[in-house]
Amino acid sequence: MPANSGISATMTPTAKTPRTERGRKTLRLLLDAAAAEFGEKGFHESSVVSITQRAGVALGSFYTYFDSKDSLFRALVQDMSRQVGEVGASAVRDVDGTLAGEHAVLQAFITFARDHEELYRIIDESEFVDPESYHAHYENAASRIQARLESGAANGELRTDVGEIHAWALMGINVFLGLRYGVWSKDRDPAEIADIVADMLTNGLKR
Amino acid sequence: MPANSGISATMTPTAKTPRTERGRKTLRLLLDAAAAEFGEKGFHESSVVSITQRAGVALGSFYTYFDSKDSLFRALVQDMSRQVGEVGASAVRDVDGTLAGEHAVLQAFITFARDHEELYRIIDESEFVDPESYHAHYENAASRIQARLESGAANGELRTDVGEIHAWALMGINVFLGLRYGVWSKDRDPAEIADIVADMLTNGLKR
Amino acid sequence: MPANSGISATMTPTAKTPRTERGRKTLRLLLDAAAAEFGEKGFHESSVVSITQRAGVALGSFYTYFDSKDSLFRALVQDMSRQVGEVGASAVRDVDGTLAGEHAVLQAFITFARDHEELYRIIDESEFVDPESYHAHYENAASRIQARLESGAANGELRTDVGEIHAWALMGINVFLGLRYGVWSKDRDPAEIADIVADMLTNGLKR
Amino acid sequence: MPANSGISATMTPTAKTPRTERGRKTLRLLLDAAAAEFGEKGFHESSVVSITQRAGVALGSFYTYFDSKDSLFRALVQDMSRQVGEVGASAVRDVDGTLAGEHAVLQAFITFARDHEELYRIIDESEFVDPESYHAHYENAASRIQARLESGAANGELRTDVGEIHAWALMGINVFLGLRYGVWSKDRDPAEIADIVADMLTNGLKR
DNA sequence: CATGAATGAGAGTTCATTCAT
DNA sequence: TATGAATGAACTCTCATTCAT
Repeated sequence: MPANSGISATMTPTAKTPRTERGRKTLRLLLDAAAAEFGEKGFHESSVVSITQRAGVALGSFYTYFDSKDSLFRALVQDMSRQVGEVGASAVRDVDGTLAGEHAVLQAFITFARDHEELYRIIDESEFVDPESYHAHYENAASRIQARLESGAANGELRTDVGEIHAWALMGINVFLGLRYGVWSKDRDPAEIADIVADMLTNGLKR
Repeated sequence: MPANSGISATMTPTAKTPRTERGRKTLRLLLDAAAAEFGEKGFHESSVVSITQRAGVALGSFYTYFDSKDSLFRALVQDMSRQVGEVGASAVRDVDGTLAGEHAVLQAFITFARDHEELYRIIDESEFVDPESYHAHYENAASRIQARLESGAANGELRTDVGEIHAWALMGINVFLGLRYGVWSKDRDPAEIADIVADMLTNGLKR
Repeated sequence: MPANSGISATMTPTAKTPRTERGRKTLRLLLDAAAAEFGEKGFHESSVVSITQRAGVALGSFYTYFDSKDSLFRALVQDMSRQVGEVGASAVRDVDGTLAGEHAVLQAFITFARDHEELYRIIDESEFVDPESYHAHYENAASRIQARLESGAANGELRTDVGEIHAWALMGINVFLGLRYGVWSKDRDPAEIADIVADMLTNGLKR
Repeated sequence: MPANSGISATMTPTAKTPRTERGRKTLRLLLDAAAAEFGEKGFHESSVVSITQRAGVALGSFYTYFDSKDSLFRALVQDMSRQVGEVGASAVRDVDGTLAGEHAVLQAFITFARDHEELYRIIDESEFVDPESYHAHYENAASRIQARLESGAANGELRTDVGEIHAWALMGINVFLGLRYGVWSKDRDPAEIADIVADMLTNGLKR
């Protein structure tokens, strides 16, 4: 686990912003430890003590930086959600509104899942810890996909009837292939997977 | 919540099989209450007390029929998983190995999700309560889909290169569309959704 | 474990005396099962269910014959206590008030412990379950020993200053040798043990 | 009950060693309360709540220092057992291997029982809570006595045939006289009791 | 800012006892 | 008499959170 394991630097889930260098370091240790614990064991199996122990700081320090265990989790979910959006956005920078764009997104998504398994799982668990974030995350993701598809329709690349259902279908594909080939086992090349899916979305499944 | 809310009659998650009519009734009340609670609030927010209160029986009665809160949850997951498999199997009875078959499955799946929201959510939560069941469920589901696709390839209906990746992609579509249009909101007709997806899988997304 | 494992036939610890043959059999099964369970696992680890299961009768039948788990235990302790008294009394029938009498008692006691380990342990546990029985048991036993010693003094066999302290000392010897060579391991012959102790009480330990 | 009621200072039954003065105080309060409760009411009648209430600390504090109710009890048994051994060892320092030594041990033992009734009872209860400790305690005690007797035989003071049986007999005497005259009632002087027993072991019981 | 002892509400589970059948 | 389902008080243990040092 690298020092900064995917928790973005701009995140501000803290109750208190550190004013000293030592404080910044403690906060960083806690964030990384929390993401790792939540990702490995889930929210309810991760205790505040276990997080502080993994971080190597005292129990009390947790509450110097966070209001509660819940609020930290919520912040992590939101940060993760934002990052996923950015992954998609940057992947399509040059090929937005095309199937090549979706190909790039899927590939980037699987790669991201590989590198941030623990964050990936955190989203999943948020359904029961923080249902609002959970809802919002998927609604936003679907909206972004739908927007891309519609811009593709507008620019003549894609069919004109693409809509919400197509977006959710693509999201389902991304999420499950990310889970299966990014988290559970990494036995296939992300590019190859994206090729196959893109081909399916181009030529269909019929002989 | 109907008296029999989707927990199959053949389920045997019990530590003890009731021998009297009253016992059978109590067990039924507990199973329904548990499924409802777990589905609404998740495993960790559902206490055994809350389940027995919802069921209208005494706390101790829970342990007359179940070994533990965990074991009941696991049994519910397995039962749910089995039912989902059966939903798919019966949906393709006459059109196995074809895109029409997958069309039927998706439609059946969304309908099932509509009728059993709480069970639907239970699977999701199992990732952190019972990771093995979670894994097994999705691996099995993907295997079943892949088998259908391969039989479609064998009978000349589908392309010959269908495989695991296509199966997981279809599963992702099913699961997310079931979630979005079966659980979160029911604003679209399952048949219409299945039409659109089948069309996407037939003609692709390109103009 | 024989059908009648040491619980005396005249015992009347029951809340209800059986009126039918079937009732007598059920009571017998429960008494034997209870003595065995208490002796093996102790009072607190022996549940009423486990006793009825070992007895092969329904849970509810327990309360047909006993007022409570406690009252049964107390009755067993008293019965055991009485039996121990009888063992001593019958052992000295022909040699009361002599060292040969105490020799016979020790031998009989070790033999009794061998045959009724479970009852032996029940007395021990009674200290915290039923302190009164515990007290009474040892006070009575000491009194009986003291009476024997005093009759020995009266008939010229034993020294004239024997008293309570000697009685308790002899009881300690009996109990611990019963425990060590009757219950924990049976690697020495009761007669041989009694010989050695009698010799010690006759000639002392000095060279 | 004095502040330090016999729980030795070197005891380390704790899951966590306190690092502050307040912590040491809390631990001390808990140890004393636990020994008192266990001694008075026995293991099963002593709840963790009752122990913390007697100690005047919050329930949760118990688990700051102990892993479980069981582990504390086991630690108390071991500590008590060790102390009893030390009592005997220091009593014979100058008269080892003689009857005068055994006289000193018995006297010390009764005195110890007077001062630590509650610890005395704890050993007894350990038979059903922690049978291994129970066994080990008495086996060790007997071994120590036997070793003393054999050294007495070696130095010409005692008869040459002393062995295990004599050791267990002496242990029985010590334990029962400690119970009767140290715990149940204190109506006799320990020195006087030891005199009478030593006389019995010297001159026997015959006239 | 860091520390770790203290707190107590709340959870899962057991089991003696009751009672309708 | 026998049965076994139902009951709920009581128990051990966890852990998020507070706060004095």
